[in-house]
Amino acid sequence: MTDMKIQPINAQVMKVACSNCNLRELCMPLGLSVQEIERLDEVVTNRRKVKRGAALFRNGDRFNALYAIRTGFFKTCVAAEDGRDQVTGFQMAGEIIGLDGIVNDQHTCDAIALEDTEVCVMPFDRVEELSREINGLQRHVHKIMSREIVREHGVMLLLGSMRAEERLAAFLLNLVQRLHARGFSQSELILRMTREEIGSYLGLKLETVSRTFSKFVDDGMVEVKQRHVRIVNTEALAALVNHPSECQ
Amino acid sequence: MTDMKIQPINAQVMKVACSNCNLRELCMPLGLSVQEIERLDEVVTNRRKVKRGAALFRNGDRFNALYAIRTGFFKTCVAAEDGRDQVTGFQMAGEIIGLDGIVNDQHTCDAIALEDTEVCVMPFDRVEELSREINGLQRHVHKIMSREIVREHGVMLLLGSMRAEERLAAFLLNLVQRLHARGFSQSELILRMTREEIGSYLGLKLETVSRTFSKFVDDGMVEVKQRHVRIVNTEALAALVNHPSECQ
DNA sequence: CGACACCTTGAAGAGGTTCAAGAAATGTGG
DNA sequence: CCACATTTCTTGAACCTCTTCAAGGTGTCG
Repeated sequence: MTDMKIQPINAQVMKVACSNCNLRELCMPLGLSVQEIERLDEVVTNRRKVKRGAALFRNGDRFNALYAIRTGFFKTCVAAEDGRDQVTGFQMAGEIIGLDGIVNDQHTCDAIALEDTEVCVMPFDRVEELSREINGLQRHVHKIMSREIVREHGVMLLLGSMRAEERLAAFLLNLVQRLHARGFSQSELILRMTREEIGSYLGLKLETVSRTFSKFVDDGMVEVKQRHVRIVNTEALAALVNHPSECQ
Repeated sequence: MTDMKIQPINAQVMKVACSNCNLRELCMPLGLSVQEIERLDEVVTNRRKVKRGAALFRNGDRFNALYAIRTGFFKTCVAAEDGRDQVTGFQMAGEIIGLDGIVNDQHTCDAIALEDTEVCVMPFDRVEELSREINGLQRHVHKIMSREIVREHGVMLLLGSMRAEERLAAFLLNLVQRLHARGFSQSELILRMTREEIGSYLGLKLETVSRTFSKFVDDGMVEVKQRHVRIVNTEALAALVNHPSECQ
């Protein structure tokens, strides 16, 4: 009986605390001491749920906060004046979203939920405040931004110099590797995005993405059933990315 | 006579001080008070000259410092395992280089001088230290990193969705706009990089870059004599980037 | 002045796109 | 729970853009 009164309170506490979040090894608290993580809890003022298809923020929205993804999958995309747009990334649990807004105090891309999601809202003023006090947090914030820069370098390499098969292979390996770091399978994944969104990210048309999937299936490298993908031959995919000349 | 003794000393002081740098409106001191800029001078421990063709840092080098470009032009490029590489950016005076190194304490790209250059070395530990004390500097460092993220989004849009002419037009307009912010002409520029380097940046082969330049000349939009480029019709170039459908 | 790097241009070819049609999955309302 | 509408995915064929290969021209630097 007493348990029943206490438990909900504990559950509540656990729910909003970085200290107890199972993503703390991937997310904001990485590298901080127990005491420091407790202070980080003050920063994460609240949570926000974003339904599939809805926007966490949009191009032009005022920038207030960074968001740590708790559950679910996002895409970010930028739009050109003429309407064409480009997916700039797919983000999953533990990743930080919203860094684009810092420079001009307003967001320059849309963040759209690809499934029902929940994020931790971290008002940026408070992140900066706490960064001044906790060196480890300051360094970590810098690392998060630097990591994003390096990730984008990789995408530029992909878009600038790889062919369709190499791009899709790199994409699949990257996805599965990040999922694996979150405790999912090394070889199986469910795509949360359409062929068109994959194509936008990879600089290809959706038909090319579809055809390339079919070719991978023909070659026995993956099994594909709609959005369910199973990687049968990781090495072959990796070879495609790293030594494209050897596997034509 | 006394002047002759004093002047070199002043010159020396002026030479190493952000306070007196004519790039302070573009570079690290942006938005800081006079007193704060004087403290920034402590961070910029020394200068480094990098000759044309030489590297400021290379992929794998330990990361210690950020660099503010004082004079000259750099390219940064990442390399894939198989040797192909991708130019990820061209940097000019007042821009900060080296952000890629923060995340793993080592650089992940090469920074190569495209002409004889000089940079201000800013040990990152000291940048972080001073950021904790000067809120404006902290914010500015965050903005610099965010700006780089946003710039790369733009490159991804370019690489992912534009055709050769649009890419080259966007490239030229971007270059000339940045040069103009530094007091150079709005319409004339000298390319510090080869057609091959432009091509690498834009995801095109050097022949395509050359052909596209020739087409722009035929269309009366620019005049090109080797690396000397004069933009005759800015609007037409801009229209090419923003409304590609209307100008085929 | 000669060697070398860089640039231009042509012609043929490949990779990806476009357009089109149909199949499979998903969601919706009765 | 099923039928229908909608979205998503696959596949084919023609086309187009960019690449590749090749040769010659131009500029630059020791």
